[in-house]
Amino acid sequence: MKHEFKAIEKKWQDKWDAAEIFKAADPGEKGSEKPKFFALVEFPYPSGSGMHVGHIKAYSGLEVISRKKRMDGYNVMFPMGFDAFGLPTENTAIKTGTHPRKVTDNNIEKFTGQLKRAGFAFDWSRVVDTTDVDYYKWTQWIFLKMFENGLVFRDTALVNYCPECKVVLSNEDSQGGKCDICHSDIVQKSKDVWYLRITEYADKLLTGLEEVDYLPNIKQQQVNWIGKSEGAFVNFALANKEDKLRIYTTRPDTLFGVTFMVMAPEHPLIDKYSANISNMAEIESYRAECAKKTEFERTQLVKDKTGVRIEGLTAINPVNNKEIPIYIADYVMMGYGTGAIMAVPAHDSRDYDFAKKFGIDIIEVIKGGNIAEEAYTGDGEMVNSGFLNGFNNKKDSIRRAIEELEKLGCGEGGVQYKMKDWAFNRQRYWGEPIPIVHCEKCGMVAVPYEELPLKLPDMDEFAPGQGGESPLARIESYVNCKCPKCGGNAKRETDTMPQWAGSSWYFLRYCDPHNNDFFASEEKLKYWMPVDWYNGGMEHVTRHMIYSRFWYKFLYDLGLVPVSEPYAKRTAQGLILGPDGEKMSKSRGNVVDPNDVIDEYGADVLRTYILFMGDYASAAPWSQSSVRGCKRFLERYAALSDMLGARNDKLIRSLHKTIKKVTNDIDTMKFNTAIAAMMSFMNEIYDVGSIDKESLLVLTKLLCPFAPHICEEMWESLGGKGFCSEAAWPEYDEALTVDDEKEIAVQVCGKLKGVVVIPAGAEEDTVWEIITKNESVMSALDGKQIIKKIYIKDKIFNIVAK
RNA sequence: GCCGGAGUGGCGGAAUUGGCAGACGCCCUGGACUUAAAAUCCAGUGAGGUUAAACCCUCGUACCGGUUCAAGCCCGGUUUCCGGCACCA
Repeated sequence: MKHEFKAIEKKWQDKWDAAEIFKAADPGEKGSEKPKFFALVEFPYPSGSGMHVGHIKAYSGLEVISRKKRMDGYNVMFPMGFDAFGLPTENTAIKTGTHPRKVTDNNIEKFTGQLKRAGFAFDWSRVVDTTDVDYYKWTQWIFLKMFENGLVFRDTALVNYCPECKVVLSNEDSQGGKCDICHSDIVQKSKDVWYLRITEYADKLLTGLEEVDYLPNIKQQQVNWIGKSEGAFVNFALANKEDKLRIYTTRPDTLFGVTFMVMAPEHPLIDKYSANISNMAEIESYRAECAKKTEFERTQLVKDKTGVRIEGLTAINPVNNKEIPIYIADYVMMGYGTGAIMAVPAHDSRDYDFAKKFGIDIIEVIKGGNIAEEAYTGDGEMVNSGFLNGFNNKKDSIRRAIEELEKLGCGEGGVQYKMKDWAFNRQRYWGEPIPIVHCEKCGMVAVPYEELPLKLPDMDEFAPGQGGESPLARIESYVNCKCPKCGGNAKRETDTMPQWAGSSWYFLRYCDPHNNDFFASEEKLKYWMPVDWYNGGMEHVTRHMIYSRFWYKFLYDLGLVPVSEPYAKRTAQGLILGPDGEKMSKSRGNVVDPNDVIDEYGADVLRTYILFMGDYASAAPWSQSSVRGCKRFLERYAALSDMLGARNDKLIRSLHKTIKKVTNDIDTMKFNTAIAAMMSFMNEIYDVGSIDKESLLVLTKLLCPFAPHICEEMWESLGGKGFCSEAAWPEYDEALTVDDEKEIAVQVCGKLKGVVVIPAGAEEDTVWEIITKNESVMSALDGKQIIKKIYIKDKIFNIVAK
């Protein structure tokens, strides 16, 4: 048999389609009595340039695992969909004058074609498209539920604004001071912003991680993102004023080392007491300077401390009643903690830099460092600290300090998170309309549930308005409406949701994609959830995964989903780099198009190579000549059909070892070594010169998840029953995977001196007897005195001699 | 700066978790087949040395040191690269 991929790949794809063998059985349907396995990959954004090989890698991992699970007897759901709202589509629409709906449909068609050509075993009856009204109706519905439950709020805030895209970006979308989409500089702008109160779920998102099986680095990133810190809130009285200055600190035990206070430039108490502040003009000019800086400049570039002393306001240290000066400085952020800090220069490097620059006292309260040189942030004995003196353990001294603060009534223990609330609106056309109306009398009013979906109105001109208005604001018939509460005149919200919205719950829709009455039925959710295995890119481990866990946990609290965490297990694939070892990008011109590879070598070769190129979780550069190595492998495999012969005991043993290796390796995503094991086995077949039909059928099943088309063809030509893709996964006989004879290394003083063949499991005496007959070992021992013999059963024999 | 991960031949990468370092593949070299080339098949392929040939010797898993009969793997330190977070109090 020859590997004529052009003829066979389409043929088998059509046969699979016609027989619907990858269609998952819903509860009650035939097949649902099997154990379920819900394999999820991150659905793509259907861009105009089509898929690249990275997409293929992202899906190939669970493709192989779910194909094997099917052969293991599971009812597998491996769905696919499209996360299709978003800026690039809208920009194409603006540039080409094509409606985003049309652009999206074209791109989805292109992606679907490519996915089918790769032979992926997706259940195509469950395709989800986030831009479909029947889908985004439920995105809006969940939003309204959040609104109803107080998780949606609106606030005027300084926002990250991209002047190029004319859109407000979340902190996450504007990392490094550059727009995530067009990479131009972000500026700060005051705007009305819709927020989702994700911080309300910070603790649940953190503790929920204990229940799930994510790769350790993935878990760690989420923990860092949530950024929980434990400490205390302390209220410092302002001298001769009623108000208290409230601060947050992780080291309340350093209270005796406080020599100044710092407020963020935007702190409201400054305005309140402006009349008492004698240098208000100086402060105002400093504030104006800070407002000009972007968040990027404030946090990245300006490591040099700046600030201004507030003349006329001082604070009183609650533990020793000392009067201490207050500064404003932009190294303190309004957005974290209380927007003010107590500064302990001896034990915080930022406070230390500031104190040095402004000539403020530095009081040591923890022994162990040299505070004349730098801040000491380590542990040590407490000194100069009144009731805390003598403590030499951070934990104890903090506990004692909080106790005292609570007794004095000027503070309490508390927790802070780095995670911020989620800015949830965009001034763009191609997104889910936010289903809220603004009524002159009633304020913000939810669109009634029965009026959903609130459809995106049709229009021709999608460019955002001047000043970053949503294009929807130009459609008067859309904007002007009646208040659902009072019936009076009202205006519709014209902002749309961010792209993260639709991807926050898509996996739920897969469970019941055609349901018109609910986002998914209780019965089906109960059957399918949680996702058993979710694989995707590292870049989505924080934003998308945290957002979607938040939505899911909210639905769980409403009793609408069955288990507390959506994803039981999460892994991530590594990037495919260009042949030059650099990240693939259009500008570098090093992008490999999967279509080209399929045209030349076929989908089986592409899939096999992508999984063979290296560790699945690591980045690896593309190598066209290595692709040819996989082509050779599959051609040699195809030729086995002309090498049928008698059963060979040695090959049978190797076969069972191979089954064991491939089975274990697939389950742990070590696809590269699984393929290597099959290559080795095939090399042995070529050494022997023939293979029995039964063994070849087994090898065909092992290879099927990787290269399904050629395996179906082989299966058919050997007279296998039904589809190879539905055949039972081979089992191995443990006894046959163990050799009766072992080759073990013999060392003298740790150096290899010979190799001997021993019966498996032999005792030391037996082995030693065999070794004494080995010339090279014995000559190495010649004239030496044996001090010690170390024998590790079936592995190694080391002789220590002098 | 902090938190993760990594550093192994000419290249991509293996190594049962402390037990023969370099599986498998690529590249390259030689041979067979061919008028020739491609393809295919067979053989060789970490470096250096002794040698007629080696199945002999030495070195070798980023660097320095340690533990051990035995270290790519464990411990202490250094360094480089990748990913994430970052004036987070």
